[in-house]
Amino acid sequence: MAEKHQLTLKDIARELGLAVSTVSRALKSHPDISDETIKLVKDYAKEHHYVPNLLAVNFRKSKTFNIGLVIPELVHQFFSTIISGVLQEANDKGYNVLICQSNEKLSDEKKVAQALLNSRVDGVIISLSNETEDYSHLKEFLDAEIPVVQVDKIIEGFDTPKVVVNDYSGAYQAVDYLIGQGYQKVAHLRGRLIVQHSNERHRGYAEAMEQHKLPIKEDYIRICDLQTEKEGYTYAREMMNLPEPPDAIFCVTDLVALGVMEYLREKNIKVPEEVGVIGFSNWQLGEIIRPTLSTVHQPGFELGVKATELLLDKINNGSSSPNIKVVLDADLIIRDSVRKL
Amino acid sequence: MAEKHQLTLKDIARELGLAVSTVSRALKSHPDISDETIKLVKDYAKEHHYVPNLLAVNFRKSKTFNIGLVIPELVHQFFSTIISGVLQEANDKGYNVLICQSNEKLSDEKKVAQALLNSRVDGVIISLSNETEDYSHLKEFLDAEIPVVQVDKIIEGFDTPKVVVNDYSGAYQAVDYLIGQGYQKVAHLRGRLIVQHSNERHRGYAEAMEQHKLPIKEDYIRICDLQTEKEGYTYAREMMNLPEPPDAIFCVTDLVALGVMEYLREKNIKVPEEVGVIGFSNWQLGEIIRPTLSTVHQPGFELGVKATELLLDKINNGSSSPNIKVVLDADLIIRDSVRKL
DNA sequence: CAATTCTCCGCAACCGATTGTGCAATCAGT
DNA sequence: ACTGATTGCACAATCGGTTGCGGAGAATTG
Repeated sequence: MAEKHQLTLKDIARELGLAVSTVSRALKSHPDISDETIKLVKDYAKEHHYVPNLLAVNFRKSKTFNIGLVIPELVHQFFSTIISGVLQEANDKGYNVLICQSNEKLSDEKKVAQALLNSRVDGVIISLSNETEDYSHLKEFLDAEIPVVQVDKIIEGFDTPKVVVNDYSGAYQAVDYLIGQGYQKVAHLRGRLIVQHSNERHRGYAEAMEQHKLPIKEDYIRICDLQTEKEGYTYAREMMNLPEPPDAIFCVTDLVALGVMEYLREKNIKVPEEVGVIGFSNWQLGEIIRPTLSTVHQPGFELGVKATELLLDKINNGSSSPNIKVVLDADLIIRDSVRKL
Repeated sequence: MAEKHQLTLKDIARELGLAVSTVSRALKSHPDISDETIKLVKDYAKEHHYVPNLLAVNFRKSKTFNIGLVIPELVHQFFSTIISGVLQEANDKGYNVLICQSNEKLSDEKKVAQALLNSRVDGVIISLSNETEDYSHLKEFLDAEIPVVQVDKIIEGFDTPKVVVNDYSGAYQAVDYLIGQGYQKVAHLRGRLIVQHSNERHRGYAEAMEQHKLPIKEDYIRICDLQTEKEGYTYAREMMNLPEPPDAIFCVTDLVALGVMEYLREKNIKVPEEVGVIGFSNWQLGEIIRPTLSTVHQPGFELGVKATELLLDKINNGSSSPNIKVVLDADLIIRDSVRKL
């Protein structure tokens, strides 16, 4: 079984009494080669299971058919969903994916970027770490004419194609829905001020409130630095102890929402009757807890697919393809944590 | 910035008036080359940022420095943790990882296996799909002298290094602990009969019971085909309605345990006072639900690291390294779903 | 029948690094 | 000073495809 020596063009040429170049062209159905010869070669190749040596082909063409994917964390629902999308589209088009984690650290991001550069990937898809504020380490890719596509966590000023989720509209939908269900005093546990996602979600919240002519009270807004369950719990307590507590809480993240629900259950405050809760991200846990958690679904898979499409387009069509920004919509998922009229 | 033409050995040789071979050897500090020349070349290389063309090197050496990783699902806590371990160890040793999903389908597994073969990876780590019962499609790797390491979901008969978790001891510890805390009537919601994990966990359960001279009643054992929350819920109801209901339930999976807890809460049966519950896998959700879920932790990360170590050893030392089987211990994690004495 | 055009295929360079072999110059030994 | 060993480097083949160019022979044309 074990072929000592992988079959090469040379072998076929010798066996068939042809030149190596003829065999090469025949396998590609080159017009210069007669149909008979093409058939002869192809049949022989098939019969003897010829597979071109990818290393040689890649070397010659200066292509690896590998694309790099840099993400903050691998063990993470959202990101692994993105990866899944990238994988599908890339494999479908004959590309392999080299995955690297930045662990949300700039230093690691730089390190893997170098590694990818050395690996001579044909292109890179990157979701920036939280620490990343400039893109000097990524410019090297463009200098080396390796296309880059940014996904989800991006830097606007870095001129590459981008794929992001519409946080604003997701948040707007959520709050708009809450109000539509009769909630009036909607609070928002938001994320950090310097994170774009957080700001966009806050903007969605604010504009929905405004649209319905509801006041935005300072007391109803808290910043979750870490976006943990604990923060949700703590801020829920603070808010519910206000003279005029909110009757709905829109959270920047499902985990925060979980903390909120935790507190409410402890205090025997009924969800959704007394207080409505909506999270963001559509984590698995939302379907598992009781009451099930309403949330905003971010299309991670589609994000990955789209980013890959853009990248492959760049790779194959070069500078002729413009650096567009694709914004995918987030979907509101209604479950039991909000009243149904 | 953009170097039109990447610097090559030839360029350096021309510039320095040396032969290409001398430059090549100098960069590797070959003993045949004088220290002066070595310094000269290395300095020049450093100054002009010479990086060897990986494609050429790989082609020459017939190595890709890529390893393939085939797993059933990417969006999955346990598997993504394994990936994380593989990634860390591989990157650390200068290897890239090509990740492929089998989606738990044999057909997909065959497809990606072919793709990896064509990509000429240096080795493969695989966790088999649920549908995989023979390994004919994997033998091709060995025929092509590409080392394979099996991880977690394995076929014993397929002669490769293997890395698995000790399901038996994990289960034994769990049940032993339950009994130690005073539970006597321990039930087990197990997985399918043809799945090795399930059988091992069941064996751990059975032996722990036996060890403590407790009877194993048929009524206390149910098979969860899908290992869903719903099954947990259903079987918990069945069991709690027995004339003599169990006072503890050991579940094949956290998700099943969740369904059990769900039912118990509905019926107002106190956990852990009246019934103790332990799951398996240590999913995130276990820390999130109330009471928090005791479980058995499978060291996914270490699994990935170890598998990669074995693979790289195979790759670099060939057949001189034997096909050992590494069994990693699972740790019992005690949380609030069992009584604490 | 000679001139021209087509068909079909072989020759050889090439991509960039690696490596076996050979040769000139230096050095030690008697 | 002559032989033999050692040092330091260059030459050239090689890995397996790809591709520009050129040429022999058949077919077409005037």
